[in-house]
Amino acid sequence: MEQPFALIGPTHVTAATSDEGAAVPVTIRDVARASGVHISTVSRTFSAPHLVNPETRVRVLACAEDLGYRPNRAARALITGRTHNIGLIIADIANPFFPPLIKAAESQARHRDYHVFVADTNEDPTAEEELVHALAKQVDGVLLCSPRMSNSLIEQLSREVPLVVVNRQVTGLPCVLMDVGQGARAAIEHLIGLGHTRIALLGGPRSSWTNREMRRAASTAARAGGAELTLLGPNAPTGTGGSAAAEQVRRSGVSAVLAYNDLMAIGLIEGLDALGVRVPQEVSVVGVDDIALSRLTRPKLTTVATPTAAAGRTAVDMLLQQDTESPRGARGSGAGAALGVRRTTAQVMLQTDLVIRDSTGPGPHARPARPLAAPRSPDPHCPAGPGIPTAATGDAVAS
Amino acid sequence: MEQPFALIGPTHVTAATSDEGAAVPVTIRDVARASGVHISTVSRTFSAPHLVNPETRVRVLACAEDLGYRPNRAARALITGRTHNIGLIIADIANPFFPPLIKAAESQARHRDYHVFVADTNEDPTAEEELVHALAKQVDGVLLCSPRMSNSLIEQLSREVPLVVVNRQVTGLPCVLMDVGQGARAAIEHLIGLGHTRIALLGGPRSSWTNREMRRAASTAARAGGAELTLLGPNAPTGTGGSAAAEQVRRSGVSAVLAYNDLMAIGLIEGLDALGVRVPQEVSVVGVDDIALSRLTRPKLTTVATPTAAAGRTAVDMLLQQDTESPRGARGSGAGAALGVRRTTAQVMLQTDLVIRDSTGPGPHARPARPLAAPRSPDPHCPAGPGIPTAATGDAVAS
DNA sequence: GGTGATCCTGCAAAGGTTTGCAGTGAAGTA
DNA sequence: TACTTCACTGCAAACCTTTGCAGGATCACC
Repeated sequence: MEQPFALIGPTHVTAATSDEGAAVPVTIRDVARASGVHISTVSRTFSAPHLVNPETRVRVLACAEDLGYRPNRAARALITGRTHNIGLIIADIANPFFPPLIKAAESQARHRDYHVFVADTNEDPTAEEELVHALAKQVDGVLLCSPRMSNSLIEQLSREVPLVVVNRQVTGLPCVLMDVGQGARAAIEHLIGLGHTRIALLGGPRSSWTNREMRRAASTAARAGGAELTLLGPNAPTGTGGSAAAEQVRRSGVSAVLAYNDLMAIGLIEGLDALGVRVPQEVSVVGVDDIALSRLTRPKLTTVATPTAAAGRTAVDMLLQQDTESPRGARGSGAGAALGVRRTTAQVMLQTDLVIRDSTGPGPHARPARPLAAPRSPDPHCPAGPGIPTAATGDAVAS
Repeated sequence: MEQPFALIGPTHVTAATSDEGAAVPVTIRDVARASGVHISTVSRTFSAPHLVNPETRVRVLACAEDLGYRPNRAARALITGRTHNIGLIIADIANPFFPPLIKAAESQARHRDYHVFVADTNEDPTAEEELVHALAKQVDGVLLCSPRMSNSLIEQLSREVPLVVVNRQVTGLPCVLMDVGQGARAAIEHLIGLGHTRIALLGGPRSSWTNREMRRAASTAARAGGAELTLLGPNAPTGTGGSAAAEQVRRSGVSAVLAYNDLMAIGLIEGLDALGVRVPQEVSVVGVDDIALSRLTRPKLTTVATPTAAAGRTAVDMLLQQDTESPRGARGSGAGAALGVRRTTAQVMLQTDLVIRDSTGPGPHARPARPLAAPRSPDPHCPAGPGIPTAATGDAVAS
């Protein structure tokens, strides 16, 4: 990767050397000495307070506080088998879809006293696998967010470390899904309602579960509404991917486009603009995700909002719940844990929500008076009013 | 935090229980048994290969590969004192300024075989402190990104765990700074060159180093160019913060605004638009950061590009270099390390770069013919042309 | 006073790895 | 042959915690 910025040699403003009081690692032993008890008592003060005399407890706690003692989680992990860490494997941190998810997951995890490793795979399935291996021993579980590797590999890896999968359905594993199928359907119906009869689906990465779901739902909805659906792609799920597809979209002769995600949608609008095609006057565009920027662009983007933060929270909850059920590799590692830990797996589908803004408008066959589908609902995310989200119907999908 | 999405009860599509081959933690001992050597030999095979007979080595490696052995980093950390983890403490992951930094830092760290904890503080200084403490024992060092806590507290914490600070200058500590002062100057000069004489600086968080630097540099540049600078703020560094300030900006009667960051700039443009004020025709707006979206909005944002990715990489490098110099808390923890580890600290200033796009235009006092300052340079980030960044001059600032 | 129960605390092993030290055998040197 | 050197390997302690077990003290009760 080349350096994108003029960087006239990092300027060393200062390069000093300084003494410093070297980190004094204070252990359970120091606390024990200070408070005149055995280390096991100190240990119990933290991990099983009810087993120690209240007086002793306060004394120990005081000493600990005093010395600034913090239990060494690595040492603890070594014996308990639980690290109190989780891993978050992300296809692309720079994709604005993920940060809210990461933020929510991290927050939820920390609430439960877990720390979070974050790793970026650059959309590379090989990196995903390698990362699961690398993290396995260091975490109690891993969140796989929009993985690009095969289902069978995921299943296999789940034998090494508990996994929760986001944005992908893997039978036998806990999954958090967003109902993009329903969202795509709502979007297509919205477009048909506006009078569009030739619609394109601007596809994303081939190995994406979301991509497949969208295609399926959009096809069905288009057929049901008597519209013609053109499939374009696969494309990179980025702004560049979207703008690169502009020419293709224009040539296809459609009057409306449902893009794989907001980034592509915004890029597409940009690209169309460069070609002199106006949105929404000549072409309507719908995105997916409702990233923060989609309400800052002009025109503001009509999009299928996905509950990213909720997904992050839910996934962490599922991971941690499953984690509390079956402690892994604990004391009697040789014997008891040998075979057949029974684990319950749930799959959760979260609702999506079509948010109608300014990037969609009447199509060439619009009937002047009453729009057919989804009445234009106010943007629920704008401070203007409380706003009632377009009620998403349909609550479950077939497995 | 309330649930922002209609979520008609997470639908459990599946809730099955399944047997599974419990994770079999394979240790150095298993490898030793399999390959008929002592565990210490296996250990050396991984941590000091040159000390073991090539034949033995291949045999051990084969067995390890076979059994799927991975060294347990926690156990290793316990004895070596190095975890091979680093911590990344971020003010707000959802702020699009940070993801590229995180991505770059993580990538750089992983290249060097380090894993990365990411934690979000929600712009809360207390959370920052608590996180440093919590992570201290689990990492070899921490990157503090745009910290909101006091310098003295940072210095104090740095005695607990090696710290590298991004976007803040702390004497005696390694820092990675972006020359926003220079950027602000360039922005102001650009605006003055366009004929603006009444300019506002839309400030960000009070405790932000960047904020102070910008104010200082902008003031100086405005004075030098004979323009009047109005200081507005502090504001939340978000889109909402920006749009909320629109009214204030209009009342202030300025014809140009330099915002604390792109998010605020975009929000401001949005807010001004709502008030019927057109950008750049009536008011010019400049942002800072050059987040990915600033070239997708309309008008495309003129902004001071900050080398976020480079900052992430550099910071990790500095942390890891310092880390290799002084192993902490190793074997003889009682004796040798007792006092006065000498550590060299460098502070690096990275260049920023004014990118002129469409949100700035001629001011009320524009001289028709030749613009005074910075000739309009093509956007270096658009695929259109190779583009030469506005050469940023000035290579160092006073400490 | 004896018995048992209850509460608290100490002992020591265990978890997976690294590493200083010592031991082995072979090769090199005198 | 005797001695040194060298390359390799094994032994065991150490890192910091947790936790089953057992011992000691206190108390209630018969």
